Amino acid sequence: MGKSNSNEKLELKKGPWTREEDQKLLAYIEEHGHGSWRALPAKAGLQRCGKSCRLRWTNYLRPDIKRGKFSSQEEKAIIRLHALLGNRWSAIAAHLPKRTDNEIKNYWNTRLKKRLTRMGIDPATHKPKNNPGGSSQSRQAAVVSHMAQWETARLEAEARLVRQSKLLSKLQLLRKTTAPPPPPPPQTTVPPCLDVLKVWQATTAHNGFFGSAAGCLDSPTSTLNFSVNSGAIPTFGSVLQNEVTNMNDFGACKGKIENSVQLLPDNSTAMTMGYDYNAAGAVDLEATNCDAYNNMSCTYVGDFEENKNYWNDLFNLVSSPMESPVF
DNA sequence: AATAGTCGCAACCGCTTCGGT
DNA sequence: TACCGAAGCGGTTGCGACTAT
Repeated sequence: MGKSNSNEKLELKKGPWTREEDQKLLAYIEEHGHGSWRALPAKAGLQRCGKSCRLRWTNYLRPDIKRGKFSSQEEKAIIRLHALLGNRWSAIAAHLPKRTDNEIKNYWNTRLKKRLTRMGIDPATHKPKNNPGGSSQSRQAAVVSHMAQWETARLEAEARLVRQSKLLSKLQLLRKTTAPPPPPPPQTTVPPCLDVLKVWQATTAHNGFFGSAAGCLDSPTSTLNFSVNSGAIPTFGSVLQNEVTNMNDFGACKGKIENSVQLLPDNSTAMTMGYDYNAAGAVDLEATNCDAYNNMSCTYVGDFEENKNYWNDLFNLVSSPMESPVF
C-alpha cells in the first residue's frame, strides 16, 4: 500500500541473467561507471540487488576478461600460486591477467584438484599422499610454508603501501593549493610488486624451477627486475615505515617483518623489507635494499636443494617441461 | 530412446574487511 | 573507539549440458 521500497525489495530478481539485463548493465556502466553498486540497479533500471550486478560485471561482462580454455602455462601458474597462497583466489587471480577469481576457483575445484588427486598429490598440501612424514618431506613442507608466509607478508606490506600512498595522495592534493605542482611521476611498466613469482620467472627461464645452474643455487641470490610507480609518494627524504614483530601466529615461526619506503633524489623510491623468521632451521628469507624496486636482491638462506627438488618433482609430475609462469 | 549419474559454470550466501563518521 | 554501510572474498548451491548404461 504505497510502500514502494518494500515492494521493490520483494521483486528483486535472482538466477541467471538475461541478455536484456546484461545490456542494461553494460550500457549504464559504460556511460556512468558503476559508482555505488547499491544505487546502480535502480539507476540502470534493473530488478537486481547491487551485489548481483557487481558479480555479473566482475565475473562476466567486464571487457577485460579472457574466457575459454586455460592454457598449460596458466594451469601451472595456478598450481604454483595455490601452493603458495592456498585458496586465496583473488590473490591468485591478480597474477593471471584477464582471469577472474571465480573462474580460477571453479577451474581448480573441477579440474586441477582432481588431476592432482589422481596423481597421488594432496591438493591441499601439494605433497605426495603416499609418502607422509619423512624428514625430508617435513622440511620441504616447512620451506613451502615459509614461502607462503613470506608471500602473505608481502601482500600485507603491499596493501599497507597502497593505503599509505592513498593517504599521501590526499595530503599532496591539499598541499597543491599552496605549493607549485611536483614533477610528473616517471613512466611505469610494471606495478610495484615484490613477488617471489618473479624469482621463479627469472630462474625457470634459464634453469627450470629453482634450477641448478650456476647463479641460482651456487649463489643463493636471485635478482628481480621491474620498475616502480612512484606516483603519490612523499617528498625527498621522508620515510614511511612499518614493523611487525612477534609473529607467533605462524605456528612455531617467530620473527620480524619490517618494511620502509623512502623517496630518493631521482624521485624513485627505495624499499627495504626484512624477513627474519626462524623455525626449526627450515628457511630464513631476507629481502633487502630494494633499490627503487629496480634491482631487488633476495637472499635465500634456506635449503635450496630440497626446495628445488620438491618443486621440480611436483611440476614434473603435473606436466611436461617447465615454462615461466604467465604474467 | 529414456534415465541416472556426472560435470562445469554462473550465481548466491554469509562472513570479513575497509573506510567514513 | 565504536558503529555502520559498502564492497570484497571464498564456500556452496542450482541447474543445464553431457555421458554412460
